Amino acid sequence: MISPSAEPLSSSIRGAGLKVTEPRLAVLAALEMQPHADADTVFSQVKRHLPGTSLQAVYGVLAALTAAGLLRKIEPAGSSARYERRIGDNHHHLICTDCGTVQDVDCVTGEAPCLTPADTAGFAVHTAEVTFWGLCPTCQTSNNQR
Amino acid sequence: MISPSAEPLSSSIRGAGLKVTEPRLAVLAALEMQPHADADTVFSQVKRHLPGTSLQAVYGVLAALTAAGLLRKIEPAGSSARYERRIGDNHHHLICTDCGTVQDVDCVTGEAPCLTPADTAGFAVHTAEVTFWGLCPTCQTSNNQR
DNA sequence: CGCGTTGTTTTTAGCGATTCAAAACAACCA
DNA sequence: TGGTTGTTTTGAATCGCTAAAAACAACGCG
Repeated sequence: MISPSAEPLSSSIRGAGLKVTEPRLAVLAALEMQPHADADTVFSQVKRHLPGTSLQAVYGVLAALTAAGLLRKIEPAGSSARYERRIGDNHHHLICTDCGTVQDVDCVTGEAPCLTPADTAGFAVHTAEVTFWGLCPTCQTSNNQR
Repeated sequence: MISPSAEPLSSSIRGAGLKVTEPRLAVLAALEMQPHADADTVFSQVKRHLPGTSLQAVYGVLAALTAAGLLRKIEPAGSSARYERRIGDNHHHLICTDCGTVQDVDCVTGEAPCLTPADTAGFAVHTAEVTFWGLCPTCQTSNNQR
């Protein structure tokens, strides 16, 4: 057991038909603390509690949990893949062009207007992804200082 | 001179304050023929006319032209960066989850509704990017054959 | 409660896409 | 035409991630 909050984590893993292991619990716990973390960030977080864990294990866990639907993987242009536990709702992201920080955005103005392109060109569309790019509050002020 | 259509290409490069060179003309010409090509595809196209060109030169040209605003770079999750000459209008993309084919999509239903998130969380948003994921016509039929 | 099966993690390599740095080179202005 | 400055070549390195095989541990069954 890794912490008192590990119990609900265990059942979600088990519920997905996966074996419950320390690395998996630790990865979920890490993403609870730091949403939108990349593999390396998760890795350093996990290492604190499970020093023997390898980076490859983290990659494996992230892939397994993503395939199982427990995690959502986002791949912003220009940075490494990030993962989040918030799944199932279709929310979008606000990403800082300077520092890469990711913020969740509850769906856009006027409901889900972006879910259908004007002309699908014969594609069977199954997902619409919206990403807003801009400067986060922190980078706005540090840019002003220049 | 690389072809009769090289003239307008030259002036667009010059107009951006860049020196006009054969590799640059060839890259623009290649993207005229194959929109949404990646660096490697552009490279093999360019090599036909300019056999001495290096892949790194292509990367350099793509970066320079993108920085100059003559090219737009798109980085779909799971595939290498692609480039297109169509810039300035805000159009979006339809990408095949199977083969990675990219299609342009003129803005979504009801004008530009996606340009403003409900809550910007203090970000100074400057761009909204919409990507539709689905199966292209070709991949739909080949999937049915399985 | 322990054992075996099956799924996980470790270890060790490897690969593709892209970037970096220095030297050779060419476009363009005066 | 000559310099200056920006480009391309050449050669190598980096980053993020995937692959493969062997060691290992979770979980269901007896």
